[in-house]
Amino acid sequence: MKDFIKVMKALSDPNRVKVLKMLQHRPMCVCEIQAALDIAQPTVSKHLKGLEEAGLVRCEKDGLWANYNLSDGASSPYTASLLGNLRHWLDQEPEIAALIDKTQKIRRENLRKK
Amino acid sequence: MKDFIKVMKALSDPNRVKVLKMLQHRPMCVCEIQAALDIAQPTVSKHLKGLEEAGLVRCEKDGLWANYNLSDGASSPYTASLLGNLRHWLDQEPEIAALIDKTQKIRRENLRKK
DNA sequence: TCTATATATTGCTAATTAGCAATATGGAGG
DNA sequence: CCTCCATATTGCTAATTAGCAATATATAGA
Repeated sequence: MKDFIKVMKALSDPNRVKVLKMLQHRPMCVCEIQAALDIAQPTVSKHLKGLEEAGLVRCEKDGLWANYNLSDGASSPYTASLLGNLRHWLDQEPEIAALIDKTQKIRRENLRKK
Repeated sequence: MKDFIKVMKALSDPNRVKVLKMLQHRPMCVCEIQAALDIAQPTVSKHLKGLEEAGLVRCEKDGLWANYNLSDGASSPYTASLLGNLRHWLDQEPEIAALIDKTQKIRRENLRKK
């Protein structure tokens, strides 16, 4: 039950859901996600930690970068189903469509400190 | 997106999830749910309101009683899928199994004020 | 009409949480 | 070693929320 609640709570925040929708298209590092969502970097890190603890994403460190990707969902029966459903859910939402579009234009090379 | 978040939030509380699991077996009125969960009546009403607003349950008034049942899930693409998945999710949890067992023994006739 | 009963609403408190700024950590390259 | 950079952690504040007691609403029956 606690695991189930943790997964549902992870899916109860718009920014965390947006992260998952973006990761459906490609792995992203923290700074790319930050640029896409336009929120502070520590906030992004905290959301990613929550998603990881829920078994929804996994992190692969590569030097300075932390590349996040969707999990395979094997951590619980819920994660697999939900990640599967999320693949088609919300695609029609203008908010999500615009975000995915924005994501395509973001490259970590262009994010050098402003 | 707001609808989706509302559904996920509704599923993010153990007591609300327990209500849904109980309603899989039979419709129940507020006082029966209260007896099963052992929480205050206004708290039950509030949870039910949240579930109803998320499109997960519906209410049928019958005199003094308010009989709650699972919704048909037609209110959104999410509710149908999630209600369907919930049918088998969590059944193995001892906490849920015990609750269902307890529910069988609860009859509204026996709940006259203590 | 008066009373009893089931449910809903209101007002409050404690706990949780999203957000940020500031700081810490740790790898890469000079 | 020293600096830069990406990320993580900490400490705080504002907003949300689960819970309860008290009260309001509404229906059934005398």
